[in-house]
Amino acid sequence: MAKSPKISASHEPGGLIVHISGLLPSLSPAEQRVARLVVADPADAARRTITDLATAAETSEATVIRFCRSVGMDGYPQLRIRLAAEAARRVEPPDARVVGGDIPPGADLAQIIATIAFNDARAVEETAEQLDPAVCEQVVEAIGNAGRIDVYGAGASGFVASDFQQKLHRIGRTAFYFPDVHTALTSAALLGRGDVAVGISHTGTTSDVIEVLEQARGRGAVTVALTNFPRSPITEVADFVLTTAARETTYRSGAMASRLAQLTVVDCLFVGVAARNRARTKKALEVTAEAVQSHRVGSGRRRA
Amino acid sequence: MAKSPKISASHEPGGLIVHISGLLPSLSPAEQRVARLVVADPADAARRTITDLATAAETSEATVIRFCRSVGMDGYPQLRIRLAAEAARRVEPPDARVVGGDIPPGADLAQIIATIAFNDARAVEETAEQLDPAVCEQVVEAIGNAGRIDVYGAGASGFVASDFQQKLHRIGRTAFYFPDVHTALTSAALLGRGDVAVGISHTGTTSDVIEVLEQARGRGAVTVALTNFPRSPITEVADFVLTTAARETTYRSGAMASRLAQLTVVDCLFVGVAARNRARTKKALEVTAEAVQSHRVGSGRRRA
DNA sequence: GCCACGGATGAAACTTACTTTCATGAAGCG
DNA sequence: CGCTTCATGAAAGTAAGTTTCATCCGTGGC
Repeated sequence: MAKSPKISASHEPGGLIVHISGLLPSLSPAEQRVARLVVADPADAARRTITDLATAAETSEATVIRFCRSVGMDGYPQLRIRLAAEAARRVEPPDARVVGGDIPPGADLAQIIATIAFNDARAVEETAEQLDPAVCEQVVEAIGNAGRIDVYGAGASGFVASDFQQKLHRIGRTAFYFPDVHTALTSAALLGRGDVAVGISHTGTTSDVIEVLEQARGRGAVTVALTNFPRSPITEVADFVLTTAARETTYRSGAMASRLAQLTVVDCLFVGVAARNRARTKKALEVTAEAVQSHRVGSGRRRA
Repeated sequence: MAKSPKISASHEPGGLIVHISGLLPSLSPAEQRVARLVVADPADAARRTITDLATAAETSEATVIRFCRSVGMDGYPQLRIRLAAEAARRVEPPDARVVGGDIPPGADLAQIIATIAFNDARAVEETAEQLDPAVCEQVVEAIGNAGRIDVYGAGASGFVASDFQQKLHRIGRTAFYFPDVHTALTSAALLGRGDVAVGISHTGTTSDVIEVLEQARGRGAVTVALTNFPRSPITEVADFVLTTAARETTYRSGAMASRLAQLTVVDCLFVGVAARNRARTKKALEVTAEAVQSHRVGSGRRRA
């Protein structure tokens, strides 16, 4: 007699659990006991050893193996792994309260973390989605060919501006950032055709930044605005407008998510510029990394 | 001060993969080979037997076991199951090319944007997942009660440090940031019991930051480290260790994703501290917002 | 330059887990 | 009542995982 394959479960696409409970009636009593344990708590079953599970089902290891074969698995380890995977896939969506955006008054730290991370991640993703590659391309082009790049920003956006400046500088582009309006104005006045001025302002209403950008534009420089609000005043003095998509909530007045979104945009521009001349950029990055090497300890691997 | 038992992320609730890549530098060469295989394709690793995996990593079973222990598992079966679970949870990213992290040479801007945004968002989410609320709580507590807070950071992490300083300052906490090591050292020397020093370093090997943190600790201040690598040198001089979970790729040497992850952590701490006294904080934020009002044009609020 | 030391490593011994085989006994059926 | 079939677990057998230990290699002291 040929080894009669009972149920040929070549594939059980949906869920293994569903599959098992489906053929539960067709199993022998002892196997059913095993099956019930597995279905009841897959994750727990995955944790058990075959002997353990057999004992729990009041049967022998042999029966557990038979059960594995019955549901189409090669052996117990396979079943275990599949169960672990199944159990993990059943992810319960993050706490509903988290989605809203603002942090509830009585929130504990775990909630705060979840909320912030959720909003931050969303801001980054949504910003990327709505970024216009064509506009970015032109900005990258302009920056790549610029004689000089000025980056303006105040407050929280100032950090982003400063970061951008440092990045550009690191790949050999001549870039400046000014924490002070007067200096910035002076610099803007010295810009000319072929130069680029980037103004960063979340609200798009920071008069200092707008003013400086306006000055730069008047001198013939290409002006770029990075803001969250596509119709804000800063866009009126910009040749190119890049927008972030952060839904800043009232409480989080530190402009938290917007900052991350801005940084993402900055990174995109940076990599775009860097990619224009991969070889030279790579060299520059290596050289600069080397420069700070002596300020690092334990160059190799770290403490065991 | 005696080497106090440092509290670090003894749990790795979020991503095991993330956890492993964080520990990667602290592993021995042979273990690193194993780790790389595991991180590269968790699902595949889960399918393999220990002998198989050992062979693939060109090492012995013993080393694989050592690796399991190094990352906090009891043994190989446990690792297998966890890996299977992890792999299952993973959402397939939109574009296969995006996954690796590095940007392909011929990439156009749209691809670059997608890649960066994906990695950035990922870093933020994974960081939040593995952050230990208990440790955060203690750090928040310390900062909330601190007489004074010093924040240290160099290079890219310097921006984050500076951002944190500004945030704390804004809600009325006395906080400092020093772009210069000498000044920072001077400041650290003046710290005492009840003060807090926060050191930020992606690699955890920046000697300047470590040195300053050590100084601060010697003076009795509570020291906090924010790094991507839970076993890096900086953690040895920290009472509390907070880790980010950025998988920085070679090309993106500007430490891009890590910066966002750091900012997320900073935001969490900030909100945590702010939440300790909602009323006072709110007032402070309102007042400071008002202060810059005259530097904004177009009075009305903008909404996205 | 030599030696002691400590960590990294794999071979082999060992243990545990998994799988197969086989004897038993219960139920179905002539 | 005896034969067959099948479920079942005990036990043997095999494979997987774990521990032990000797060796090797790099490091730092003398």
